[in-house]
Amino acid sequence: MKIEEVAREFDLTKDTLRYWERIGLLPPIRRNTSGYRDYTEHDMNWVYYIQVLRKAGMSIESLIEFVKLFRDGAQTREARKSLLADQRTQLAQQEAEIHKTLKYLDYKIEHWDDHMLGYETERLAYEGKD
Amino acid sequence: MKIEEVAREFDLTKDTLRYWERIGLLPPIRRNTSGYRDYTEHDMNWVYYIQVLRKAGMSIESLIEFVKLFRDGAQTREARKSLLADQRTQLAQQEAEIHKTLKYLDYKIEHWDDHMLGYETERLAYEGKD
DNA sequence: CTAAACCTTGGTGTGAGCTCCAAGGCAAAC
DNA sequence: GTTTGCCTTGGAGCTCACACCAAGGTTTAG
Repeated sequence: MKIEEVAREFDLTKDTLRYWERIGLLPPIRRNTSGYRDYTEHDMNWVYYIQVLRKAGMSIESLIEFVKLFRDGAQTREARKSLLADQRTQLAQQEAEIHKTLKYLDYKIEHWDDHMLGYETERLAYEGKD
Repeated sequence: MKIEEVAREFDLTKDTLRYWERIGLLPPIRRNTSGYRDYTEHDMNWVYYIQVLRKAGMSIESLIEFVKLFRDGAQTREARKSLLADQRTQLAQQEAEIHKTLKYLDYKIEHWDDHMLGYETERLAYEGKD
């Protein structure tokens, strides 16, 4: 598949696809005889994966590391699987962070009149358990 | 409180505090007779709020709008309260996005052997209900 | 066969979000 | 009262994550 089609399929620009490949966010894409990128289904899978994880706020740095390890290092089934689990853990931490902030906002809305009381009070609401 | 102390308290740089104020992410801070910023407890509260929401991934743009409305426009209790609720909604959407992605990763780990099957299959796992 | 419509690389531009620096004023310590 | 250190503003510099452009090769449509 040509870059144009991939871009359309995932609603990305061609520039972004080339950029992602350049910085290692995507594996090097195979070229046809004229030097044009030819995306396989497998490549598309990567594009999709990156796109989804980026949308969820995963850092580019982590994703590059993931792609790198996944391709070069972890050759075994289990190693690769555990890399996925690592990604999941990272994301779960982000979710926890957001959840904490939601609790904080709930507190703020609830105890709305105390908004000006002081951030120490608020910090308790933020750090506090559910 | 002086800028240095505030910076230390929240583990931010002085430059960041000034930057945030400049772009409207913080209200204008009162100055003492020598023109130095003098942060009140109320200001600290704002700093804390901004920091927490930023850490959770809330966009600066949204936060600037929030600070602006909160200070200038919405003078009534209820209006201000509903602004907070809006912030909460935005954050809840981010949480939902992450949650969807977690489900996707769970699927990927579970059906790990099909990793190369094709992204359409994966898209179903991502878009699908819990 | 030529023109339009692709593709390539390399380089430059852009906006966000800081970060650092210079020049100069105030303040606390000796 | 001067040195040291903190503060101010204005502006320049920097990194990230693209977006855009130019020059040149290829493929396709007429």
